Amino acid sequence: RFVNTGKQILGAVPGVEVGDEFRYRVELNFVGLHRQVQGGIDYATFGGKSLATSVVASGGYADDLNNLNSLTYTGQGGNVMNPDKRPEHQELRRGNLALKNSLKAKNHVRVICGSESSDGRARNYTYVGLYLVQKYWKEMGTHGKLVFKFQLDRIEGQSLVRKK
Amino acid sequence: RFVNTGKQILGAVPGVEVGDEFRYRVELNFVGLHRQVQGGIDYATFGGKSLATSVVASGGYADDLNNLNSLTYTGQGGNVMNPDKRPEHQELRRGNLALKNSLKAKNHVRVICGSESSDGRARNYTYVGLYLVQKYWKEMGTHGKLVFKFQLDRIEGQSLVRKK
DNA sequence: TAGACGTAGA
DNA sequence: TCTACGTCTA
Repeated sequence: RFVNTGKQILGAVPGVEVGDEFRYRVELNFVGLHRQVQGGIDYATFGGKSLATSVVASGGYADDLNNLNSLTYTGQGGNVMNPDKRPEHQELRRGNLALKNSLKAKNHVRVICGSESSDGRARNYTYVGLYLVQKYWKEMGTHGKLVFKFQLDRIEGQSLVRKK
Repeated sequence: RFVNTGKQILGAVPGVEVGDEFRYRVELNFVGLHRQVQGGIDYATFGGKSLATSVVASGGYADDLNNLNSLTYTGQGGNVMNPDKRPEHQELRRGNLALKNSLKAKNHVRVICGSESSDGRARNYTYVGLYLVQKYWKEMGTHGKLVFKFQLDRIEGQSLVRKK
């Protein structure tokens, strides 16, 4: 199996097929699918521009996966998932900025979906294929702070065979 | 290789030899050496009594490894490693209580040493063998709060062959 | 040095 | 639900 060399890949990763499943976020890093171990948005600089390379939708956030063909992804920052800190407006930087840039650049973004077994144990991550950022907007979160939303649409023609 | 069944083992773990090295804390969990993914002290209840089964000395704390034959291990709790929270006195519960009980019970405690490469990347964990809790005491930490210390002495006759 | 959709067990 | 000697990249 291909092993991550530390360098970022834009688009499909050699040796990884749509439908491949993983147990740990670190494994996504190993194979080069998604290098951030906790961060939901991975990105890198290509030609001087920060572009999103992959996102992980694990569930925790609101309004994520409508159906496999269209994903509404919540931006990062603003302490959305950190109840110990005061909520703040999200800003257009880091992963959010990269996703915005990817909208214009029209580059392929890998999407990984996390899911939990019914008993809440045994999470796993499925690589569901390549997407394009279709649009983005800001909206008011339930906590009264601005949150970024990104709509990613799946590129057609990618067969997803769930592996057991 | 033996895989952790979820049940705790007291003493040597089948299939794991002194000198075996691991890359991630989760791997220690896999093989049943140390189930806590972050916690330094692993323990379980045996015959109604909480006993320590293993400790991981990764460095972060003060005064850990004098030499391979004797380890002074700092107790857990008191927010010692959490600068975001107020320091407090450590208490004789959880892992600290288990180590105290293991002093009286004289049970084998597995010891894993974490080390870092000189550049700070690539940490790894080495299983260095079985130890016995020799004594414990409380002392005042630099932050003015009580900290537990446990002296663990290595059981003789365990050859440690560093594997490359 | 800080931020991030982490993990397992008590 | 909370604690814990985590782990990676920017």
